[in-house]
Amino acid sequence: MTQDFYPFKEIDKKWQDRWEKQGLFTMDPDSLKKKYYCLMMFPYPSSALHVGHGRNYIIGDVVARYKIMRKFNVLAPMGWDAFGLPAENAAIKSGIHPKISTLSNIKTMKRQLRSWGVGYDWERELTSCLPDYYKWTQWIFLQLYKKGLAYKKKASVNWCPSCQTVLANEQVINGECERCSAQVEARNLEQWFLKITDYAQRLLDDLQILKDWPERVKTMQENWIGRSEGVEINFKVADSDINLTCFTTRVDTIFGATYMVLAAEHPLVEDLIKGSGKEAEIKKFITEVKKDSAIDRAASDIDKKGIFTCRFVVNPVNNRKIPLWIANYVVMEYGTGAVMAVPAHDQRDFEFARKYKLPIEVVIDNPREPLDAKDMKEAYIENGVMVNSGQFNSLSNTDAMQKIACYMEKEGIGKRKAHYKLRDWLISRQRYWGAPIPIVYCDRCGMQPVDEGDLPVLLPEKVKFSAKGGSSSGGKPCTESPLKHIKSFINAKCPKCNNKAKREIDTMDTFVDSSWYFLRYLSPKDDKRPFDKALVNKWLPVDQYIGGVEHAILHLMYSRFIIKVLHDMGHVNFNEPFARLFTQGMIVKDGAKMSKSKGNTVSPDALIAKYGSDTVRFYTLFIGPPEKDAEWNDRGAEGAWRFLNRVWRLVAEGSRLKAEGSDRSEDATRSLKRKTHFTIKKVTEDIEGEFHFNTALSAIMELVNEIYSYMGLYPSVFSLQLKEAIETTVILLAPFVPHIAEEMWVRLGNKTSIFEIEWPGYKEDALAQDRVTMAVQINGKVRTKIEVDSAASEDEIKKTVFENETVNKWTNGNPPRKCIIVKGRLVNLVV
RNA sequence: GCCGAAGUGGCGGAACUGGCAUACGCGCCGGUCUCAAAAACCGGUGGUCGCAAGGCCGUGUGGGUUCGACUCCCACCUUCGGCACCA
Repeated sequence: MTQDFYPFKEIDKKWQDRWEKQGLFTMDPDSLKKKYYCLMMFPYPSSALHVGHGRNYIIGDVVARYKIMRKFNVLAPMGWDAFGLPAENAAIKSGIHPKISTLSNIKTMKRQLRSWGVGYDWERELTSCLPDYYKWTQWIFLQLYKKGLAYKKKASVNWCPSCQTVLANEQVINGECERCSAQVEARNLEQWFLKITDYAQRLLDDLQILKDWPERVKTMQENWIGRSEGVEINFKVADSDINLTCFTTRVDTIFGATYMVLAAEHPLVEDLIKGSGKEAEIKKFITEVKKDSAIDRAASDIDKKGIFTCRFVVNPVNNRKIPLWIANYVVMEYGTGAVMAVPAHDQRDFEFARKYKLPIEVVIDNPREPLDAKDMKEAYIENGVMVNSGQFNSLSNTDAMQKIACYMEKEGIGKRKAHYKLRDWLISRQRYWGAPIPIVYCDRCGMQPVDEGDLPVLLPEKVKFSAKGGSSSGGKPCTESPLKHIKSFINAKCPKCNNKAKREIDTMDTFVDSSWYFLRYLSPKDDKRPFDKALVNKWLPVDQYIGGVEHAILHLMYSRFIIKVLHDMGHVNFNEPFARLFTQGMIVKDGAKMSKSKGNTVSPDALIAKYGSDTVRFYTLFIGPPEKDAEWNDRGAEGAWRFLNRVWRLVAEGSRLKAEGSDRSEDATRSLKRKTHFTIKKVTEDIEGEFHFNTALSAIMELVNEIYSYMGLYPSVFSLQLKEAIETTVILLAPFVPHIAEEMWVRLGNKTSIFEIEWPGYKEDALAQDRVTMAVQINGKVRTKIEVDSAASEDEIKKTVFENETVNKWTNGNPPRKCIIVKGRLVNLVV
């Protein structure tokens, strides 16, 4: 006989076709069932998927299928985050138009998703680079513009010389472009921003609502928003009308401020140094700092340097005149760009003061060991007792912090304020493959938004991608948007006066596209509105969002922001887009993230051809807890293959025995029933809980092992309990390995799809045991085991223990000093 | 420096609320079947001492709490992720 492997080739295809035909994943808008919106982050259409990508979709598919079996009305849509640089860069190299390569990639990925057996409601597919979608991305922009939340300003921005575009702060990692790792430069450019900073506090506060988000993601957003509380203090510049405002979180140290520092970029610097006599020297210094800062501020430990402005400011609490400096360690982007320096209690100020021989004055003393400014090796930043601080002396500094703030507010010297690290979101890109920003510039009326009725502003298709030669030659990206040279695009009419005007040539960051796509899935073909308000209010927030942790800050915060804006404008009635978030870990190979450039990707295609879709799914889910990174090992996939065949043979055997079903009651049968119900409980809890599919699958494997032992004990007996065990195995496997489960279900004599039946519940009384094994410890070490009635009283247990030979050997028959009994688990004797 | 996660066999990993450490799988070893191999099935598999019964050690390190600690507390080491002259 030839070895019977299960015929995955036919089975996979058969059921994939069937699900599509039956519309298993088609959401029914009229259903009365409870809704469940299960969303996976839509992918960027790169050339092909590897098994690491698969993890995301397979996890989502398990959840969707489980919820279908739980009789929810499930919405599981899919789309394509299809604008972006890689396609354009490919076009520069190969000459293939981004639209063509993107749409062709989408085709490949769709085939791959299907081959994993991952199901979606494809009727709702959306593609962000097509006009029927980006029309509404432009609409979103116009809403923000209307509210004053989209604005253009000249600012020092991050410029990637290799990608030839500006980047958002969130896209700069250690001073490098997150995409190409080129060193980012600072450039002063006029750019479009979205005013996410207006929402900083709400984005921070509402993290608390997000109970079902991973703590680490919330922490990352918290850090990124970077709120700190302090006081803004006004310092008057001596012999001048100029006031300088500085921000401090340590107002308790104000009496120890011995100088003040401005950032080189501070707008008042020029006025202040006028007539100082050292103007040229100071200007030279400023130019130097600005040049350095672009490159080195990302690298942490650059030398502190500064220059005296020849000016003094007055400390408002004691009217003392202190020198005003400019230094490279103060940045304009945070706070007010002006800092009161307290060298005794701030390490940076301390280093600077030592270098430039500026005075150091202790105002918070160490209660254990009094400080002496002359001997200090570093700043004292701990808590302590106020000294040299006028009426606040001898208070604890934490008390003083409150009292000084109150005093300042009363006297009008300062004001309590919170500052944030979060910067506005820079959304313009000087590249072609993105949604055009719907703005025109009219000589007469100035900057004007395009009328909503005139959307979309179409992205022209015929363009030159590279700087030299025609569209097909390889080369470097143009130094300006390719759109600049397309007359038919550039020339527009002013929406206000109908005269000639020029279009904005920047396109939008792709993160704008992805910040609202989950709304569009509810009415993807609607050409009248971006989304259907009623439907969206019914279906959102998303019940379960699944994606990579790399989006913890970017995409997830931008989406939260956009939803809050839409909420405030009355377009939606919910405040947060994603109720529950799951971030899966990466799959690594040879210790490194899978990537084409490292050549360590594993393609699912070959594996699926060899073992079928379910084997790849099983191994991907079994590899480890899905929120953690995991190492891929082809051998492990073989184990999954072996197991599925093992179940396949079990079902074949089961259906052969079927006719003789009888109710039996010997120990092994009762134990099988217990195991069956225990497994239902375990698998259900693992799915409902933290998605620990690895342990759910181990539990099913244990059940299968027990079924095999049982069949070894009673060959050719088909008890009702065995029938139940086999059927349960198949049902529990269905969300994980749907093709083989469907097929086995049919072969067990069932007529309907396994996804039409209801997920089983377990019977509490089936879990009960008559006899239990208890470990017996002597002084905390397990020495033997006893078996007792599960209802046995403590006295009965003790009796059994003291009759035990091994116990007597260890106790020499002496009574124990103490005897701890944990029912059903163990006995510990202390002797 | 700050914030967060983690450290368990040869490997991926499991362990409820403080209660039998290493479930499940991979690998390896032995056996059954076979002319043989593959597949499958059965059994073994933390280290160490011992012929054996059995003993001792063992969840990053060092302490502590407890009848009992992978789990709780204190101090530290290492790895990974995020933030960072942020005032």
